[in-house]
Amino acid sequence: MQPDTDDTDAIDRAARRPAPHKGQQTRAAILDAALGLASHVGLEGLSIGALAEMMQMSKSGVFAHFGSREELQISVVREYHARFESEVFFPAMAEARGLPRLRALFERWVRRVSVEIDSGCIYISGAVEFDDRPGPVRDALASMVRAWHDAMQRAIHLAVQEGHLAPDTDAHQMLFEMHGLILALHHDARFLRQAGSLERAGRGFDHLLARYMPPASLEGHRARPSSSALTR
Amino acid sequence: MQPDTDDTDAIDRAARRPAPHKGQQTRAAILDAALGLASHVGLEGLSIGALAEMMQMSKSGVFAHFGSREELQISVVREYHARFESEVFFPAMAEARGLPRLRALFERWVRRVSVEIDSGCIYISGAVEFDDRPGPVRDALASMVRAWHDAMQRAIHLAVQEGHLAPDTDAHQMLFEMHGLILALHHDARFLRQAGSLERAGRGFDHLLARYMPPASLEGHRARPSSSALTR
DNA sequence: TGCAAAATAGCACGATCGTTCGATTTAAGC
DNA sequence: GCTTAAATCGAACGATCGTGCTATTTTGCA
Repeated sequence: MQPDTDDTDAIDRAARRPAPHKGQQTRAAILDAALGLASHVGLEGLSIGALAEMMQMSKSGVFAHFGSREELQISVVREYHARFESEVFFPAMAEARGLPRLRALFERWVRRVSVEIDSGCIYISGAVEFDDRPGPVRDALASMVRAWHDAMQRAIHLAVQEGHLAPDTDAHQMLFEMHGLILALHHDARFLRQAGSLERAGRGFDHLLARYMPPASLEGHRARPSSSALTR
Repeated sequence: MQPDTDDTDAIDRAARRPAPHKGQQTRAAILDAALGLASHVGLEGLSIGALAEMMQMSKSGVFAHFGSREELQISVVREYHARFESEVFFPAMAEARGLPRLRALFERWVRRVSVEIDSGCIYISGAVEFDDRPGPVRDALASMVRAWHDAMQRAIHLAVQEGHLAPDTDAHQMLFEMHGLILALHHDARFLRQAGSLERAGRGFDHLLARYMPPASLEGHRARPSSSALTR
C-alpha cells in the first residue's frame, strides 16, 4: 500500500495557496454521501442527481466539485481505499509480524466485509462492475486491490520467515484461498442472506492455517490452530 | 435443481394450440443475444435498445416478446440456469456418486467460469448487482443459486456416505470453501487478469480434498488427493 | 389463395442521465 | 467593509432509457 502518490490535486487545493476551504468541506461531505450511496447501488449506479438530492444541493453544484462523473467515481474509490487502509491495514500493522499480524489482517478484513453486509464492499462490487469496462475507474480500482493483495502477501512471507508458516508456503496460493473465503462470505451473507457465514469464514481461515503450518514441533503454540477470534 | 415448474407461459405458447411458432424462434434468438450481452454488461446494463440493434430489429419488436424489461431479465436468468444445468450439472451426474462426481462437478464448474473469463458469469455478477435490490429478478437469481448450492451439498453428502470423505465432514462448510475458490478464480482471472488463477483454483480444491479425506486407510485410492484434472 | 392472428415496425411520451453555461450568491483576504 | 474569487444555482441541451399505442407486415391454417 504505497502512500497515494501523484495526488497533485490535493496539494493544489490544500497547501499551495493560503486557500479558501469551504469548497473542500462540502467536497468531503459529498464524497462521504457518495461512498454510502455507491455502497448500495454500486459505482455504476452512482448518479449525480441522486447525490444532489441527498445533499440538498443542485446537480451542477455537486458536479462542479468533480468535473465529471468519472472523476467522482475515482474519488469515491480513493476515499474507500483510504478508509480501508485506516480500518484494516494500519491497525493490523501494529501487531507483531508473523502469525499475529496475519491473523489481525484477516480478522479486520472479515469484520470490514461483515459490517458491509448492509452496505456492500466497493472493492468487490467494483471488481464485478468494471471487469469488462476498461478506463481510468477500472485502473484505479485494480491498482488499489493489487496494492492490498501485495500487502497481504508480504504479511504471509513474513509469517514464513518467522517460522509461523511452513517454509514451502506458496504465499500467492494462500492469499488466493483467503480471498476466496472473503468473497464467499460477502456472497452468502449479503446476497443469500445466509446465517452463519461469518463463522464459516473464520473456520475456513483456521483450516488454512492448519494446512500451512510448519511441518512439526519447533514452535510451542500449536496443537491446533487455536480458533481465531472470529469463531468465538 | 428442480425441473422448472410453473412455466405456464411455455405450455401456453408451445402446446395448447396448434400454434404459430415463428415467435418462439426469434424469442430464443433474442434470448441468446441477451445472454451474451448481459454477460458483458450485467443484467442491469442490459438495455432493450442495444438488444434491438444487435438483433437488427425495432425496440418495440424486441419488447413485445417479454412485456417488460424485468421479464426479460428473468428470462435471461432462467436461460442461463438451463445452460448451466446442461453444461455442468447433468454431465457430472453421469459420474459415479461420491468423489468422482464431486470432482466432476467442481471441474465443470471451474471450466464454465474460466470459459466465462471473457464473458462473465451471470450468477456471480447478478449476485453483486442484486444483493441490495429486492424484487422478482433477485428472487429468481437467488432461488437458482440456492438450487445449485443444494445440489453441490447433496453431492458432498453422497461422498461422505460412500466413505470418500470423512464422516464428520461439514458439507455446508466445504461447499463454502469450494465456492470461495470459484469466486476467487473469477475475480483474479477476470478482473485482475492474473495468469495462473486456474491452477490455483485446482490446487485449492486439492487442499480441500486432503483436508476432508477420511481419517486414514480404509480406502485404497489415497496417498495424496491425486491432483485434479484441472492442474494437469 | 384468402383470412385471421401473430409478429414486427414506427412513433411518441415522460423520465432521467451527464454536462454546459451564464447568473447569482457566498466566502475570504485586504 | 469592500472587493475579488470561489461556490452554488437554475435552466437548458441532447442522449438514452422503458413503455404504450397504432399501423403494417408476415405467418400459419382453412
